[in-house]
Amino acid sequence: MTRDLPPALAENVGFLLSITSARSVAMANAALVPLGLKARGYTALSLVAASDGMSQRDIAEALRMDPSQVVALIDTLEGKGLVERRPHPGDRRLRSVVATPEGHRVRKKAAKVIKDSVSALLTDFTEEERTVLHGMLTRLATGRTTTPA
Amino acid sequence: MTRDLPPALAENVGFLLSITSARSVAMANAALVPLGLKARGYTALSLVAASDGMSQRDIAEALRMDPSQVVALIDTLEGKGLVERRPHPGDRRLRSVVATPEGHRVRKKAAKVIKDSVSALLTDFTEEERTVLHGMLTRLATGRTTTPA
DNA sequence: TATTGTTATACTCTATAACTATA
DNA sequence: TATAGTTATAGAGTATAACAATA
Repeated sequence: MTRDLPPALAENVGFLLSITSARSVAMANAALVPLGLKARGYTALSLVAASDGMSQRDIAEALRMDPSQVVALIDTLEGKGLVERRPHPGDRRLRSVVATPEGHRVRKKAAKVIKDSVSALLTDFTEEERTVLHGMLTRLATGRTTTPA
Repeated sequence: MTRDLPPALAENVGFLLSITSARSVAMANAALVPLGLKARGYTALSLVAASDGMSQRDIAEALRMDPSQVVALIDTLEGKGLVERRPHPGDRRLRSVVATPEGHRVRKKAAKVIKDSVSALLTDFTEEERTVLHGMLTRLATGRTTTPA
């Protein structure tokens, strides 16, 4: 998958970011097909699995999504038996979303699949280059000037 | 615009790419509002303006879009008087898309606006860091192992 | 036969407003 | 009155199939 860039686009950082992101999502989605997940679902699952219960509002903020989109996303994961909505003790407005045991198992398998997918995207990037890229993307994603200590 | 990343997402390169790209597009779109353009339209305009006429198929391939999407995109630019569809001499199946004088003027203004927008995205990246990032994104966007000489 | 441009269609993603139940 | 979840809806973006004109 190598394609030339027209000179008029080669300097366009925004365009490069867009198609790189699209490529990354497409590769991740393809890799996750056997597990019945897509990139967004994997991200949400890994987020929830690392917590001891998250409100959908917190999920929305972490994933940079509108709360209304989170409903369908969690519906899908819940339909696959990967997460559960539980009543929140103390505030009955909240739903505490937690990963099921099956959700933890699938997340672990998916993490390996995604690791390989990223490896394929970063083919022939050295370890140092990967670290540099990761640091830069972290700064860009958070809008933070410097990586916090 | 600084927001923390949950630890579960901080290592997710694909997620970082996605939200960085979304941020970049949002910033570019906002900056282009006064010119009546969006990021995609600017990219297409700059591509066409750098050529002496492109078929819509060539535009689709350069922009990584489906040819059917290019129709609406060029319709929009043509409606604003920024590009023209001309018959292609020699092959009557082709439409040669070229930038109008007004298209060239708008493209020039837009390029400045986009330059500032990218500058805002890359706030406090050094010149060297910008060069490194650009080189990495070029490799990732084209799927090419090394930057061609 | 194959290709360009085009239309139609559908599916995903995203964004907004409004409703309900709780607080 | 304010907030969490939800629903409905509409707008982008993307992908596929099919058709007319032309090669």
